[in-house]
Amino acid sequence: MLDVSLIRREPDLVRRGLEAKGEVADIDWFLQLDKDYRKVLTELEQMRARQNALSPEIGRKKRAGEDASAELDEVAELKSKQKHLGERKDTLAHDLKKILMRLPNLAADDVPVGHTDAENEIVDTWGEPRTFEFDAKAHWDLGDDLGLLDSQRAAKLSGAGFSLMFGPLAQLERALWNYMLDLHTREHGFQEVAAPYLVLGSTLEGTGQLPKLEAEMYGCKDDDLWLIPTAEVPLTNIHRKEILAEADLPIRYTGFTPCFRREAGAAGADTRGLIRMHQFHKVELVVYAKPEDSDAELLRIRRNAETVLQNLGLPYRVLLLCTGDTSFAARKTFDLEVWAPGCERWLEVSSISTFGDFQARRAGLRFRREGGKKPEYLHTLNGSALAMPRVIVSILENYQREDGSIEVPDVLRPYMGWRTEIRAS
RNA sequence: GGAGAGAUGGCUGAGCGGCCGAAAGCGCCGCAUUGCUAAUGCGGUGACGGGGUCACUCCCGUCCUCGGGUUCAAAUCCCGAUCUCUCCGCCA
Repeated sequence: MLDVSLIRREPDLVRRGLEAKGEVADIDWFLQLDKDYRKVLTELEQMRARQNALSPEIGRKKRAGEDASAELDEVAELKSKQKHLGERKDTLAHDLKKILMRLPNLAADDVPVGHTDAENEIVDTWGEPRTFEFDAKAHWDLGDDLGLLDSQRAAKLSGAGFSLMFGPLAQLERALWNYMLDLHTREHGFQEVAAPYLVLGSTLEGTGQLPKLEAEMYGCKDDDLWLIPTAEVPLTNIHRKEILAEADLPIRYTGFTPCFRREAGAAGADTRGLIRMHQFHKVELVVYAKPEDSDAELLRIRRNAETVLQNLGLPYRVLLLCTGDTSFAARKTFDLEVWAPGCERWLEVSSISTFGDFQARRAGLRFRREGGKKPEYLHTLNGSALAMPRVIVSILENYQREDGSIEVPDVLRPYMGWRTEIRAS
């Protein structure tokens, strides 16, 4: 949620920022509503004050056996006026909130202005794309030939967009997430969290998925429970409506969860293999930070996520997303894209974002500095580290051998009973 | 799923329809006292919104889980929801 006082003070700045984000918003209309709202509110409060002054007087007179009918009449009149004004105030407040909840975050100043992913900037690369002396296969063929990846039967169970993995391939995934969680908890200073996969609508409002991105989500609407699209949702909402102590920050959480996405806007895209799934597993990093620390934390998360790819020996590049490609709630985002030599594509395996105080305002995440001043909104950040399916894709394609077997990356071997390769049985 | 009990400030815990933003204690902050520490004394100590101000002080409103209702007046009475606890049943 944007700071209302910023919209009042710097409407042009906000207008330009929203435009860069690809958002059309009538800020003048918002400001007019806001002005009306405050006017009505002031009137209403003045009436309340008058009424509050009259009440004890009525009590006093009644107890003393005096006539209080003049005061009673005035109160009655005030109340009838308040009824109408109160309804107007509620309507205005509701309309303002509705607009505010649908306005995206503004991008940071150093984010390149652009409309599509073509305008994202490649800011770093790591590793050399592997060359093969044989025809490298795509993961769907590798998985199929191994008999360990079965899209047909997955579709039988759940329709398109789901995967079914067997034996060592399933084990590979389990090894991956265990490895990632161990790395982040032992070496990167994160606390592991096991969180719910179903959350209330209000929780999704806190992180910004609702109300605007409802079409992206699976929901059990009878219960107002929704399947999380990312662990960001439960982890960022853990401290909702809390005021933390300065000494508590930064808080670093990591969580492994399934993620559920309808991919409503991407129907028909990436239909082969494991690249775009309605359900996938992901290890997520979430940080609550003081505002002055959030830039450094963003780079820290990025480094933590890159470490996973480096340790797995997977070549990747780092993108700084342009304004138009930066998501609704984010202020600045880096994507990590890993190279998949079989399908010859860069695949996004991580998205690392800072949200500034945008989510904090929505979710009521605050902290108080030493010395007991006013509570301030803190900053939230998160990054995937990493999303499983595309990492599996990249491992299969990068570590494939001519005979169709797959070498197991060194760091995963302790997690797979020291297995060194995956081959058809 | 059935029966019952409860929800008050950072915490514990009082609270008669008006004198309650809320006693008391703890904690915390400041000051005093004291070789140091401890102890003691005095004072202070919530959030949100609006107005005002260069800024602080300040003024008004709202908030005793949440939402409705009764009343001139609600922490207090009524209704509903949520959550917590206890017992019974069922269950991975």
